[in-house]
Amino acid sequence: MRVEEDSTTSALVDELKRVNAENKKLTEMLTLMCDNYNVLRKQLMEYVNKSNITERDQTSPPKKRKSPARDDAISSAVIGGVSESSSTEQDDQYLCKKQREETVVKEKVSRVYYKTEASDTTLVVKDGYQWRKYGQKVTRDNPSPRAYFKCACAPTCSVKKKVQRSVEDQSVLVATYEGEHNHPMPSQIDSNSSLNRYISLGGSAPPANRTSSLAEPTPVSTVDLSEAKKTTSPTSRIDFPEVHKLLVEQMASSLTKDPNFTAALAAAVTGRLYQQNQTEK
DNA sequence: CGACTTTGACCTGCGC
DNA sequence: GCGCAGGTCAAAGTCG
Repeated sequence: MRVEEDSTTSALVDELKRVNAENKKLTEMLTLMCDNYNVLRKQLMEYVNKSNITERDQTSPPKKRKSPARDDAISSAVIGGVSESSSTEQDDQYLCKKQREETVVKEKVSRVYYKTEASDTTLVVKDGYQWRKYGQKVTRDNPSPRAYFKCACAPTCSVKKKVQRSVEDQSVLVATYEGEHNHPMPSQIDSNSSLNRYISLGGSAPPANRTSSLAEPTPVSTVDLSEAKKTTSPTSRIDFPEVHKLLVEQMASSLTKDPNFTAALAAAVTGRLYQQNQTEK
């Protein structure tokens, strides 16, 4: 009886060890997938930036910090359905010499367009993050007020957002993001659906003239590469291991939520177990 | 009562 | 140096 119990225990221990090894293997595979994913995103970001630089070269440089000519280029991007995202490499030409000398760390700037009801006067954009409004101004080039937001998700996060209605289409909200979030998106923790929804790349964007019947604003021609830069940078992976860990967890959760994946995994595990049992006998 | 929003004042950069 | 315009601050107001 005791011998039987001992053999069962040792078998269980062996099984546990094997499962641990399997788990380790799967984790490694997942890490590899993450790396491949990051490489692909980086390539995409480089491609988008390249196309934006060639686009910018055709426009005359503005004399002021913000010029209408620059906004026109953005507006045409909405109509054309082309995503707009710019790094400070382009923005540097708008900064003064003094600023350029001081600004060693380049800030990331991206623009996101949201389709809303024209009657909706609020400048609130539900993009998954929590924002604290700290100011509102009426600018010269646009009669509608511009709202200024700071990221309220984390006290250390210095990301800022400007939201203003488009001059051409009052139903389109233009959100300008400055900087990078040093924390995960709050809604991403619960579900990755918001990620798919707000970080949509180009073609899948809904038509610009669509009359939204939704309560929430609909993103139009959306690209937010702040996440991409965060995950692609090798230094950021060192600086923010928890972010990388979270990304892995998110991917793992999305995979486990996939019934096909879990079924395939279960089949593989049981297959391996069956194989091992057969070889042991 | 705390968190959030509003809004006038203030700061800063740029052009003239 | 001055004025303009964009951006930020912070006290007061509002809301749950």
